Amino acid sequence: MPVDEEALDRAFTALGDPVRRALIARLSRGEATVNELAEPFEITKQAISRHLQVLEASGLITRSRDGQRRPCHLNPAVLESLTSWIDGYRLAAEARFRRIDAVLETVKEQEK
Amino acid sequence: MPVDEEALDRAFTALGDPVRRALIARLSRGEATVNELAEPFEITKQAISRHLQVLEASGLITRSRDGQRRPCHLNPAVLESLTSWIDGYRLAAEARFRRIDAVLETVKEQEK
DNA sequence: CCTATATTCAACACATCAGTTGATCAACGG
DNA sequence: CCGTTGATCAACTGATGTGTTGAATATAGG
Repeated sequence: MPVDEEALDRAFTALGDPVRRALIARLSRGEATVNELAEPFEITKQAISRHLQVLEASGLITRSRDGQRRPCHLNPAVLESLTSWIDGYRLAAEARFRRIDAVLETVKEQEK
Repeated sequence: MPVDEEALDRAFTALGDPVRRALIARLSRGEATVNELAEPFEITKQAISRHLQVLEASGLITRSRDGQRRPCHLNPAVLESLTSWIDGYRLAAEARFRRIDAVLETVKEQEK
C-alpha cells in the first residue's frame, strides 16, 4: 500500500502533541467519549474536541454515534503504518552501521 | 530508559514535515553535508539548515565536524524509541480487540 | 593575505496552531 | 414541550513554525 505523504504529515504531527498522545494512550485501553477524555485535563472540552478532530483527520482514531455521544476508538492500523515507515529507515541505517563495523573489524584483523 | 515527553514532542513533530522525513530517508543511506542534503530541494539552504537543526534538537540526527563541513548522521536509537512508544499502545489496542472478538465468538457459540 | 566555499545568524512576512469564551446544535428524559 | 447534557462551531488572541533575503562566521587553499 502506497504511503501517502500527507497522511504521514497528519499522523506524525498529531503525535507531536502531549495531550494528543495522552488521548491515544487512554484510547488504547478502550473507547471513550469527549467528556470522559476531557476529564483528566485542565483545558476546556472545546480544546479536547479539536484535538480529537486532529486525531480523527489523521486516521489515528475513528468515531461512532451513540445517541448524543460520539465515542472515540483507536485505529491500530495507522499506528502500524507509522512504525513501518520508521522501521524501514531505521533498519537500513542499522544494517549500514553493521557493514561499516565489519569493514573496520577486517582492517583491524589485517593490521595484526 | 524513561521516555521524556518533551523528547517525544520534538521527535514526532520533527517527523511531521515531509522535507524532514526526506532528509531522514536520505541519511538512512549514509552521512551527508548540508549542501548535499539541500541539493534535491527547491527551498534555500538556510531553510534546510534549520530543518537540520530541528532534527538535531530532536536527537534524530547527530552532526560532526570535518573542516568547514558539518556532516549529518542518522541516529537509529531515537527512531527505535518512537516505534517502542507507538507499539506499546498499538499492541494494547490489538490485544483488547482480540479479547472482544473472543467474547463475541463465545456468545455466538452459546446461541447455537 | 585573499578569495571562495560551507554554514549559520538575524530580521522579517506569513501561515498555522492551541487555547479561550460565548453561542449553537442535537438528542435524551421528564 | 422544555430543560439538561454532549458536543461542536465561531471569533479572537498569543505563540510557534516555515520560508525568504542579506549579512556574518569560519575554514580551505592558492
